Amino acid sequence: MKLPVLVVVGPTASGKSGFALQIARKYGGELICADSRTVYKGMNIGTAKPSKEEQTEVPHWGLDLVNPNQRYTAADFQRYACEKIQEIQERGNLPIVVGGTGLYVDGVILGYNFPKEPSPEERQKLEKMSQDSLYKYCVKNNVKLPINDKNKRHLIRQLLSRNQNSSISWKVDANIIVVGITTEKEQLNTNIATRIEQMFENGVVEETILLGNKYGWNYEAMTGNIYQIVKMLYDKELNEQEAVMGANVRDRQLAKRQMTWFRRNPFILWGGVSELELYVSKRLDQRV
RNA sequence: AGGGGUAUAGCUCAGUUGGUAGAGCACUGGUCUCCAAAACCAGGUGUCGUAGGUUCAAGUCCUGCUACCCCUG
Repeated sequence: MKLPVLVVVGPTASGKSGFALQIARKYGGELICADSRTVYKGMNIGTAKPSKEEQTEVPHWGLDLVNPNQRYTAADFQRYACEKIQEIQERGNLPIVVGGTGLYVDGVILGYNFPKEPSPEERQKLEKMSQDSLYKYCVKNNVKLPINDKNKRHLIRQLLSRNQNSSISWKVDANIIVVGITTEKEQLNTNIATRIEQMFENGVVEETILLGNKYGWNYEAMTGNIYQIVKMLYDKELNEQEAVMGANVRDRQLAKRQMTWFRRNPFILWGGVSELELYVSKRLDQRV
């Protein structure tokens, strides 16, 4: 019988990390952060990365894997996370995947089969093309257009995966417990606002400028919500008040998109922190 | 107090010679198997400040009132 894996999802600022830590303390867990921004070194304050104390108390994985100017993909994460899950289980601990990046989470729990790509060069070539030319390229080569044909990435995927029809299997192994943290919208907005205030107090502006100067501003890593806003503040396109408001808006929009992603997954058991704790305890105690 | 201006979506504002209203942002829903905190798609959510008048018809013209802004005292 396979050992259990706990997966905790939810929108930004819903309290995923706190919940995961609690479970980890109780059951000897190790956290794997499924977050496309905390993988970057130096992006600490603006990503609300777990503190050093938390990391010392409970082992955390998936943090600080690459520099902000490096590419890190969902496929990279899938490989990394699956490896870590196994290692943690071998140690006799409980792997807890905590994530707000739906694609990363699904890559692991649904076992996405990322189509083998002919060559990295081809992807690079396609990525340099505009949406318009990608569209035309698809039509010209008889490649079926994706539903969202205005999105470059969707066009590229279609071109690269050609005949490998990889649809979602929507199957989760029985040993994987997936829970989602629900929050009232107003509560979530308050959490977001509070956290952004703290980020500014803790020096996101300085952190952002440091990263921008060190690695440049044009990497994907820097397109993250607050980093983009702080850059605008730095460029004097916004004043401080507008920056705070803008950061709130971006985070709320992110939370909304995250929920749109998670809602379509039928395997997530949604609930408040206390109900979920009961549920998770019950499931885990059954096995011991 | 007198003179002038403004009042339309959550916000900033468009709205022609009168034909019951539309942009951006916000917001809501959705797409998404390789940079996803990304990139996209769809949707107007309205007592046009208020009370009257003119007119077949008023956001638009006329009058009163209210609120805010500017100028003069």
